[in-house]
Amino acid sequence: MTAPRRGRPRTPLLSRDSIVAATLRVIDTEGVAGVGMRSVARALGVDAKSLYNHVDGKDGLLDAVAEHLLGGLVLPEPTGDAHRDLRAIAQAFRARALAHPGAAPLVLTRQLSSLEGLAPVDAVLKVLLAAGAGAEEAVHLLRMLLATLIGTLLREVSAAPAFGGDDGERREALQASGLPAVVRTAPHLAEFDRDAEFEYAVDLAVTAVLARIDLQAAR
Amino acid sequence: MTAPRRGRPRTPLLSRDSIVAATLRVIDTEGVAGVGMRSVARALGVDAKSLYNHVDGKDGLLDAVAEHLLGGLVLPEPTGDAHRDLRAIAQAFRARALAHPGAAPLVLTRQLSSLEGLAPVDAVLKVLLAAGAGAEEAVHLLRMLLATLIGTLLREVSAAPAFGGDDGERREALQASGLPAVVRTAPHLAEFDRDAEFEYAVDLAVTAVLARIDLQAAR
DNA sequence: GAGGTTAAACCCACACCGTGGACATCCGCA
DNA sequence: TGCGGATGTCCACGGTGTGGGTTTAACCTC
Repeated sequence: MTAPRRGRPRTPLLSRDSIVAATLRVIDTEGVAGVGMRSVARALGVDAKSLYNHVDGKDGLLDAVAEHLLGGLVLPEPTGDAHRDLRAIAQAFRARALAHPGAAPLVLTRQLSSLEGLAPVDAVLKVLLAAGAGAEEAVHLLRMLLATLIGTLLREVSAAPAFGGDDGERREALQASGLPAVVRTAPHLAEFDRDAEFEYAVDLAVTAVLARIDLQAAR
Repeated sequence: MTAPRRGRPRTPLLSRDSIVAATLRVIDTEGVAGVGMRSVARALGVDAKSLYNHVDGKDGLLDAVAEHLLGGLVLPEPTGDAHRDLRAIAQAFRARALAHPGAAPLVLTRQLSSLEGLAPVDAVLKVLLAAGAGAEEAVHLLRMLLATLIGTLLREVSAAPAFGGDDGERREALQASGLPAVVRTAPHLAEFDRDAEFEYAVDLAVTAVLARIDLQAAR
């Protein structure tokens, strides 16, 4: 029988990256709720406390995951067409956020304080400035775009099977609820095409932003 | 010595409402992370397991809180001016969500399956339909508005003290980071007026939505 | 080479968490 | 009168994040 590993190994078994990777593996299989120092450590065949040498606590671990995900975002080449470029950035962001659906809330919810995550922000600002926005306005518009992006993606990952549908009982309750507009639009409320919904929201937000820039420029 | 209270009391000590109220109290003083069956029960001078008679588990408890908050939303009287009405609804929603800032993530994040929360949805849809939107388009626009609203409020409640500012070291790192647009707009990125930011985002989203409706109507 | 320093991994232990199960008690209704 | 169900209590279990101390092996300096 071999004695259990103890002491400093010849080459470190763990690294920040390997831990993040393992965490992502746990998230993909058990969801974000299944993440814990112990479960991640188990996935690495290692003691839980060892993780603390590379990551500070569970919260730090989750931050690291979010950072890693955002850091892996590859920005599309700008084409000069503001509308097209903003949409492309949004799509890249979405692809990255949904690569690990379970981890999406982390990316969308935690605001990270590292500099690595600022690349996409810079890219968006660049487009806005080039389109003629002033510095201050560009920041407001950036925030607005980010808000719709995050809001849309948040809804997308937690997409309930959508209420209504063919559920008879539910339907009756709705009819009696005194919410006429909801009743009238119920069939459309019940369906939710993720891709189409995303496209619609982003397109609307981007056109609104660019229109606002033109308006201000013509002031 | 008095024997400890046991058995069914003459009049129930607990109720769903009193539990929700106590939970809100805990959230206000200790944040949402401080919420637990035990802490809430302690706030009521009661055993933890007793809560299970009125609420199903911690998750159900949190849902109940979110429901209660949304349920207390008072919708403004419609004036007939679509722009004004949509903004008013958004403001009412915001006021309700920020009444207990610690609980805001609950309201914004959990999608509740009860019918009670649909009143604001109905109100928004009503305005959109009256403004000339088709049923399907109204739903898309509703979702877009909701996304910006939620995204904006989510940022607002977790508003980091904003990076940049007068932090010299941070500033230098930024300069060297090869993010010119961020550097250029840094002073504005550093400041964040919650009210103004909200107004800006909502106004932009609402105008965009109404413009889209007009555009489609003129098709 | 010898000796000290230090990083990385280990185990033990604590306080806390959500909750399942088994009581005790009282109310309302038959 | 009696009895069923609602309500609140206690005990207990497995699981969590993490503080502290320990052990080992690799590195750095003489």
